[in-house]
Amino acid sequence: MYNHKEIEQKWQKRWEAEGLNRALDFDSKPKFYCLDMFPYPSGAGLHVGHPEGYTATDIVSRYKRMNGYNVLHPMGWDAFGLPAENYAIKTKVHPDKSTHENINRFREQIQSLGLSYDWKREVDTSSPEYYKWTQWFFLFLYKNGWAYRAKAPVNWCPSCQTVLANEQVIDGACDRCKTEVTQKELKQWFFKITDFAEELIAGLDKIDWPESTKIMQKNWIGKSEGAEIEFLIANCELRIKVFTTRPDTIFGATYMVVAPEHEIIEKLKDKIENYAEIEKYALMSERKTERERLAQEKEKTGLELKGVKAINPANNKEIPIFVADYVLKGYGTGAIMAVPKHDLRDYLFAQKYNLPIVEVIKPCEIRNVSPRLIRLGRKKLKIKNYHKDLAKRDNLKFKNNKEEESVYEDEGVLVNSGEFNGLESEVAREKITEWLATKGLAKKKINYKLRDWLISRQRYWGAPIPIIYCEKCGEVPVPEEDLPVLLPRDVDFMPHGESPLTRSKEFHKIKCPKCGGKARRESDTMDTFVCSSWYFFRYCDPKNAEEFASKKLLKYWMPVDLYVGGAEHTVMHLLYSRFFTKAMHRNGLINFDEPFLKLRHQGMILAEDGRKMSKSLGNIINPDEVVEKYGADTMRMYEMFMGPFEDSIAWNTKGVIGVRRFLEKVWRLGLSLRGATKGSDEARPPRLKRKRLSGQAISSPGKNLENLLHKTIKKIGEDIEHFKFNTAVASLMILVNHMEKEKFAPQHLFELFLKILSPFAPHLAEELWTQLGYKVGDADEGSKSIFAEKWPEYDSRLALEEEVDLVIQVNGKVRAVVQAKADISESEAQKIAMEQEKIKKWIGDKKVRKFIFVHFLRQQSHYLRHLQPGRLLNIVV
RNA sequence: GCUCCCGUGGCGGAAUUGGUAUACGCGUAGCGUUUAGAACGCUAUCCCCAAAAGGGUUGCAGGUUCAAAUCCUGCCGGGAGCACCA
Repeated sequence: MYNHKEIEQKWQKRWEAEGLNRALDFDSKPKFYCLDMFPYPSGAGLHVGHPEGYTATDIVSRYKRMNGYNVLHPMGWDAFGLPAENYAIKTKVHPDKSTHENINRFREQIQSLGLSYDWKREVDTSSPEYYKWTQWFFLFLYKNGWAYRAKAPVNWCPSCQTVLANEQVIDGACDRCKTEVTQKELKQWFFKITDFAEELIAGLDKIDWPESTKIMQKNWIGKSEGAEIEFLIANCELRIKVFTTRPDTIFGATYMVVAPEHEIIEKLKDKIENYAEIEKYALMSERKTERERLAQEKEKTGLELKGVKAINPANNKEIPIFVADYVLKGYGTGAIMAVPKHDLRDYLFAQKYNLPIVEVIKPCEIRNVSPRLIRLGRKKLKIKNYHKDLAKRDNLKFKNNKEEESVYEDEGVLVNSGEFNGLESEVAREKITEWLATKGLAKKKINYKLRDWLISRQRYWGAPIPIIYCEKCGEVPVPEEDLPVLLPRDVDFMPHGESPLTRSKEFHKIKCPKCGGKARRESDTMDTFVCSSWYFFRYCDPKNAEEFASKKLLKYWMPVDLYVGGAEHTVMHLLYSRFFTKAMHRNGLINFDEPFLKLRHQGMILAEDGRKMSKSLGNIINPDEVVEKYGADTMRMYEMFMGPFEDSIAWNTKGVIGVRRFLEKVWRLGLSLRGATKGSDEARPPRLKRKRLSGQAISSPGKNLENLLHKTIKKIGEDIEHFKFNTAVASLMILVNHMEKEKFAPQHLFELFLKILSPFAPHLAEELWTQLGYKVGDADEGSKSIFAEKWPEYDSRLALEEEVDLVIQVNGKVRAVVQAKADISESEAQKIAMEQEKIKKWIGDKKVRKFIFVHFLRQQSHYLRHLQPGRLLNIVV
């Protein structure tokens, strides 16, 4: 038994005292910036999920240091946020106090895991030294026209009493408290992220991120290409603009729909005969919550604007105009042309209100071609099987089975479209847009779903927005030299629909910095995501009082080489951080435009019952208890061993014990070596038994171990680079099992083993390293840590086996496995194969048609082959 | 509805540039060690058919190939994100 508590605490203190983990500014070694998503220091303390990502980056950091990199590996606190404030409302403890208590607890817990952070670079977003620069970033965006105040319908959480960003509304409810979100018209601050939509899409191509994350960001930005087309209103000067991705269907537009909030309604007030009714409808839909709207998705409601007609610019026919809440104010122009034959929603609406349905697209007919070509064609032209599609839809949604009355949403060939008949959709889109453009009624247009980022929050525990409203000058930015705008301490932070800051007189009532006149401060604070959109810059130069970070240090350290964190931040934090970086780059502040070159997500760790850990279920695993009972090295290694890094996996205490057993084994082996390094030849180990084969004896055990060690060195390096920590741990276990079986390991081999173990179980590796006397120099002048050692290089010749399994198949079925020299040639292999009794039996008197010979050695990365390289010969008869 | 991901022993998983399916760990059983237990060590362990030789097996059904967990098509099941986006 090894005393993990004693060993781990000893080394944690030593490493910190010796400054082993410091990142050195401007060091000549190549830099490596290895970053974790910094945690929100919640009152619940560290979750077992946190150390998974932290251990992974720690392994990479230690590995990179041993490979000669100058590593920046920092940690800090995303300290502003609602929970601290809500806690304060309940208990009257000031958020500043509770937050700092939480930070201290988090720091202690994180340090108990032996993670190699450079604690001299710690940041805390709630400290004035930090949020001074958050405010500076606000002013930076403001001065470039990328921060503006506007009245807009916004998401309002009645429970948190604050507005929310689009990204913080999940299923129509508040991301934090799950209360149903309502819509409110308010004047709020926005960041102009939409200005960067195109760059935010394009940049994804050049970064090493999980494909699914990239796709999600792309979907969120939601680019669609189409045209903006103007519809004239009959007997009137006014026009209605619509956005469509399908200008090719315009001849089938038999009516129009505008959103209930559309300004045209107000403008046409005098002409609309049923205005009162329309107004009532608009009011009703405004009151609906998101959820009510969603519930009614299938049931379309609407009203005709009586007394006015629009003119379809393609065929000059008069068509009715409706108001309906299935058209959204916020997307496109807030108005659509409805083509019921080729859009399901329009179709459902048209059926309900008996509107004409005109077919203008016919599916392409494909005859006399193989099914495979149709498949290919479908992919290319997006043509689905028309009839099958109809059958499906009809069964599900329509009573009416008549084909010509259902919907066809795909592309095809134009009909009923005047001079454009016969053209394919793709071509017709261009031609029709051009044609309408010559009449001044259309232009090409790209639309995005992405909205500008609403950052105002009517809450206390955040960075104040540095703006002053003067009675004379209006909106005045706080001069940079007056930053930070300090968060006043003595306020009542109970929410009341306005920021608690309005209750602080000294904060609120001030003089205008421009004219000295009467003025008041903006009383809202910023969304905490603003604070976390730039923290990775601060780590480069965390103490700088003149700048958020010096240009030189940014140039040295940025961009982040590896970023690890949960997948829940896919849209919000990662998109916002990219936006900040792109804004700074466009302004010339920095020389790169993507902040995170490589990104990996950790999976969720579930409770032992397979459910999410939660207080109410009482199934939470406390990391402190695991560290106390089994040790930090066990905890670290277990979390790496659980399964693939990005997968969600249930905790299993038995599995933890398994890892602990492994470390005990290493400890015993290490100690047994301490006194037994001399004359180890006498302790001749028993021969290794081949598990699966009865093949001949393999070369001497010592040699065998050396082979395996070099293969393992190679594999550990590759696995760390590829984030395959679970198989890395497995191969360490295999190696140790072999060492134990042979009952000895030459000291020089054990030394190499300790080095490749050290990133995973740093305390144990360091302790054995010193105990076995590898340390250089006096204890007084500081022992030489294993982490100052160079990562071992593997000998590629030793990593190869001399003898391998030759697998012999007959017609693809394994019939024999024999030992053979690794460099066996095809003809030799054939000869050996044909001599095998088993093979002879299987071939019988059938004629051999051909041999297929496969060299596994060409494909070394394959795990199984890596440990048991071989050859395969397939005999086809 | 749209977009994407995933289905391998009793369990977590390994193997996915097509080439010995089930590495490693857990669990289980037997044996050894021990006063006892714990711990440790050894052996066995995918399932089914078969006396054996063999045959079968990676959600299901097909296809391509000398060879498929891996590639293709369809279906079934599970998960994630977006969601009336024109």
